[in-house]
Amino acid sequence: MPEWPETEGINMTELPKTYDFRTVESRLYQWWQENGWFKPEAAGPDARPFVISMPPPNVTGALHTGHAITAALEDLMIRYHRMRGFAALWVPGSDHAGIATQLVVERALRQEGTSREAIGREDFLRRTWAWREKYGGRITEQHRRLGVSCDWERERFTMDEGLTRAVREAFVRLYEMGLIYRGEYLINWSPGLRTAVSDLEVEYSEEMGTLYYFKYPLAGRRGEYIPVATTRPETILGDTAVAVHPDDERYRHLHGQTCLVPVLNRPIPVIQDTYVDMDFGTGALKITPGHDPSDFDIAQRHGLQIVNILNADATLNAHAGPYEGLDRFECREALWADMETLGLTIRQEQYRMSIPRSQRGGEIVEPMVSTQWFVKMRPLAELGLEAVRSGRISIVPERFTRVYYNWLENIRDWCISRQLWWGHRIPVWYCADCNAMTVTRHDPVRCIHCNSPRIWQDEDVLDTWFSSALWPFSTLGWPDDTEDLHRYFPTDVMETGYDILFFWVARMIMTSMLFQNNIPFHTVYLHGLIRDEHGRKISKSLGNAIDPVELMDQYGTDALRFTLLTGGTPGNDMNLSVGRLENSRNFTNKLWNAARFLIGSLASVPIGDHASFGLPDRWIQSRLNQVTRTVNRLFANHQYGEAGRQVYDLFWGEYADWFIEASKVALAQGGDAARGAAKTLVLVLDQILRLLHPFIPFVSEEIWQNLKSACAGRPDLAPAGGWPPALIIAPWPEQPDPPDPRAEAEFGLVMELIRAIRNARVENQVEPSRPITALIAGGSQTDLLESSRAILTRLARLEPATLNIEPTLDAPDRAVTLALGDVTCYLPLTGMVDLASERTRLEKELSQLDQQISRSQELLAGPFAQRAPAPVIQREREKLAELTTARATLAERFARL
RNA sequence: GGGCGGGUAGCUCAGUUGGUUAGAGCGCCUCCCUUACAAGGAGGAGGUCGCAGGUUCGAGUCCUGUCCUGCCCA
Repeated sequence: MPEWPETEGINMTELPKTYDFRTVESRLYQWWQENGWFKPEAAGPDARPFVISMPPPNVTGALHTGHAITAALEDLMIRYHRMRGFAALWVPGSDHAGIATQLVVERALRQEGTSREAIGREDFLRRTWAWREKYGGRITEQHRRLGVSCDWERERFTMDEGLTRAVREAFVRLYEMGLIYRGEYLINWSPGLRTAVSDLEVEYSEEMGTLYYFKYPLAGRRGEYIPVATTRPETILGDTAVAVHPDDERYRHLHGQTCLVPVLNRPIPVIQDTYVDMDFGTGALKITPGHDPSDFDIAQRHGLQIVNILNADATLNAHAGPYEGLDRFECREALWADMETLGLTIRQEQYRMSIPRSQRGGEIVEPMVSTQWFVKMRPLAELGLEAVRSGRISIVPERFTRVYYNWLENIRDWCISRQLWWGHRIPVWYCADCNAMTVTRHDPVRCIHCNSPRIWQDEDVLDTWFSSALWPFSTLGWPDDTEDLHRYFPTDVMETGYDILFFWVARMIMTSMLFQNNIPFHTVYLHGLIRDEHGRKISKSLGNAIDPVELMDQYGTDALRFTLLTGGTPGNDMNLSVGRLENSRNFTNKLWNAARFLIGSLASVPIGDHASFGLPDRWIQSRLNQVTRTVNRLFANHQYGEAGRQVYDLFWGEYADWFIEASKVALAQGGDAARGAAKTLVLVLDQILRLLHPFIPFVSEEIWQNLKSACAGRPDLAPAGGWPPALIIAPWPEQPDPPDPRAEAEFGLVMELIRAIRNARVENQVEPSRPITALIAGGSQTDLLESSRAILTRLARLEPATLNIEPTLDAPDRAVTLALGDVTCYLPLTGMVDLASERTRLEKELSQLDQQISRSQELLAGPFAQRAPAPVIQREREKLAELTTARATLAERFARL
């Protein structure tokens, strides 16, 4: 049996007063891992698998709160299933992050005064791999601190040999199926990065711009022109037509005419197309197919020429004539100035428009015609839709299902080629002799069409998401037919942020349906974004970054996890507040101290075969059972936050506040009663720790191990089935006994009475340490209260000698009166009760009771009594009876004062 | 333009089959270093659950409309 690694120098019986996560976390993490508990094999060969593929973080990245919530949720699911006996497999890994990584290495090169172009592709790749070896592990190290119980021996990287083969296989198959094609289309071009990016990588922002009105001169008609408006005058240089609406009376006479591109004087036709909005601008539209998506479509319809006026860095190319070499924005000004001179300008107006900006860096992206590789998405989208529509995959929260459908139903082809060096190079070779393409799984030396050796490989690499789209099966060994693939695929849950539903989740589903003919996972669980305390999006420019590593340093991993896991609701953004972190830290400390109390108390309870259980024991056991049932129901519905809050309340509000305090009575009593209390203390804490382990793995394991050690050699205190080696693999509380309503009602009354007495003490300013006399007319509850005498005495600080509990008794003259149903408690606070203030208090109490009574009476007199379900009516009647009894008691009392 | 969230205590948030006096943490007030815990304990103040209708015996919860706010898609 693996021995739990206790910190040196700390004696178990003298646990420190506060929980110190610093001495615990890395020690336990290492211990768990060394024992192989992160591996699915720990569950044995017959165990049902439960599998999650971890969303691979970028190798260049640093841990942020998004990783933290992802890790916390997935680890929770994994630990929960592991405890339930599943072969829990969580596959970790990282993503090569094409652009991000390339930029990092390029920056380094720049600092050395060189560049990737200068050192060449091969050297550049060598450098990048070296960088990855050296720094790529940083994020996984940070990840470990979160307590992620993933199988590190199955860790993968998107550019591993195996995953690279997966990418190659996927590309070739798609190509062979006709789902990948190369062509010249309009794509989004990032001038800063000098590569194409996909539609998803462009964000549109509403900004103030200028709408420029100008004259499109008509060829051969001096002075005649068509007024046109544009937001990007420089694109005039790439115009290949002017379009008007066929129904537009203003321009009907111009059909078939020719215009001249300003400055360039290139002739272009006037065409008609119903796409033109007659009410926008001047009603005439300049057509720039090389740099506008809808113009590109129009050009296709009309067979127009397509001109690209930009270089890769967004300077103007030779098509721009005199403007060649200028930057796009310089050109805009220069051209406009020249047009002004030529008398071609009309006016400018401020205009609110949508600017396409790069998701990375925010530079303005240029729509540009370019030869790229694309994936034909329609057939894949059908597969993706079917997987969810059929119910084989469900998305949690459910509302994201519609978002998913909507995207797939309107999908456009995916531009997958990137003009980068770092990534999976496109497996296509071109032949210098026959011009044909060779697309193969293995690098060819000759053209497969003409056998020519004069071939060269496509320069571009694939979009990083192309490889992550294969993640759930490529990490398990595909395209090889591996044992892991058989045993662990399909996986179970894909847990990630809703912001990458399209980028990643949808694409994984499509590729899996295509290549595996199977779903990649049956459940998609989407979490929200973490924001700062006041709901602002976390951004570098705002300076409100939250570093999870810092938070873990300060409050401990468990505190961070508990806060993230219980601080919000599924699918909704969460504002992370320091107050909650502190509270979570305090919670771990509270657990720690409860354990300290237990461990300290057990020693004085002699070992024995017999134990007797009192009302508090039955009560807390019932509460535990009740909460366990609720937690299981909530887990089944992915309501993890609410589940955590329930256990928090059970532990703090019931176990610590009431049960521990009540158990002190039984412990002091000794004998069977003490043994019963000790047993309940241990068993309930054991169960609570099990329920909490997926949320706060470190502190729960540490406490549990301490508890276990304290119970060593005490079979009388062991849980059913004995103590497992570790909490991480301890059985989950699946089937709790039914709750005990009677115990809950009875102890409920005791608690209510104690609260009332405490309240009266404070109101009458009794010193906290001073015991007082109480006279209790217990009515039907007399036996119950009599048997709880010691607890009442202790928790309400009553004087044991003078505590009198009788079915009925005469009210003393000067005393505070408390009425709870047919239980009346008198507190003759000698010399302390001010009659006048007691009258006032009773008056207030009576009027409140009157209000409640009349409301209840009205309710029961009305249609409620006919229509409401019987148990609800019954409850209302009982309540009214209690209120009435209490009122009578207090009224009588008031009359006699 | 279409769609989806959120609007509950001063602040951050819970409240999932509608059940009748709406909860927590932080903050605030009073008291307490009582032998697990001051990162704690006891007690308290504080909310017409955005607004207006409707359904219902009963609405924070369901329906309709509306305002504010955030996000996604086009």
